Amino acid sequence: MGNSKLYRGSLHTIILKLLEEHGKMYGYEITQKVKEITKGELNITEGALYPALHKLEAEELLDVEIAKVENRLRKYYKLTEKGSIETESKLKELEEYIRNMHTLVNAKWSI
Amino acid sequence: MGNSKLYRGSLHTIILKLLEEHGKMYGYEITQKVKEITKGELNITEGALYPALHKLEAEELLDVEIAKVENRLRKYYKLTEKGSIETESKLKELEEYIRNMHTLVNAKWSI
DNA sequence: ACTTATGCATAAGAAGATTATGTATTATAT
DNA sequence: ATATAATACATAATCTTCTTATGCATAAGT
Repeated sequence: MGNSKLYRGSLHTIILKLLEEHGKMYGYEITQKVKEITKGELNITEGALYPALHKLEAEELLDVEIAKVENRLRKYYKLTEKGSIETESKLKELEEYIRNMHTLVNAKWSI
Repeated sequence: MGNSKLYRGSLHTIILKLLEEHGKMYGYEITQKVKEITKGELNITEGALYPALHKLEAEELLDVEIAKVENRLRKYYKLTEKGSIETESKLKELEEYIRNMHTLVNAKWSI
């Protein structure tokens, strides 16, 4: 992923949340959406993304549906019910992480 | 470190910032301080901490000073000038990471 | 024609953690 | 008195997650 090591560990959270918001997405679309939202600051590499999607699918957090669009293969992913629950859990974890880090570094800024 | 995988990648930032604030600290003290600040939510393991301190020292971001207190060994670490600069850089990275994640997950909460 | 964009995938290696283990002294609880 | 917890360091084996490199294939732009 990105440049900063801080992103390590947050890819699953990002994927789950994007799928929660957009219903269904395919891998390449996720990379583009992330690039767009972060204005190019975070680029998810394929070597990180695809294994992550496969893992989430294996954990039954995602369902996959194959489609052929303009003679090109797409694998659309969407949250399972289990995946929706996990998403909420991951978001709470993220919030706690951010609050803790904010306190730890005694940050002056807020979001 | 802690329970959440999100902390992966943030240990160096935590160490550097704590040293910036407290002048000098020894390893065990860092683990206790982090536990205290996060009310037990983040526990830095020794297997993560000591290699991290050694690495930061090898990168000349930290200076070390050995002391014997009550017949027990302590290794006090403090920031070098290079370490102070790196600390500011790491804090900016953290801020950017948090802003990006906040946007990505379309979070309703703020800090 | 060549490069970029779209779209998937995997394998080798690095990095940063966990878990387990080791040493040693001091304080506390039973 | 004696076992356990706390203090204080360290490292080795293993795991996870990422980067980097590579591979295949089609479509679009230059």
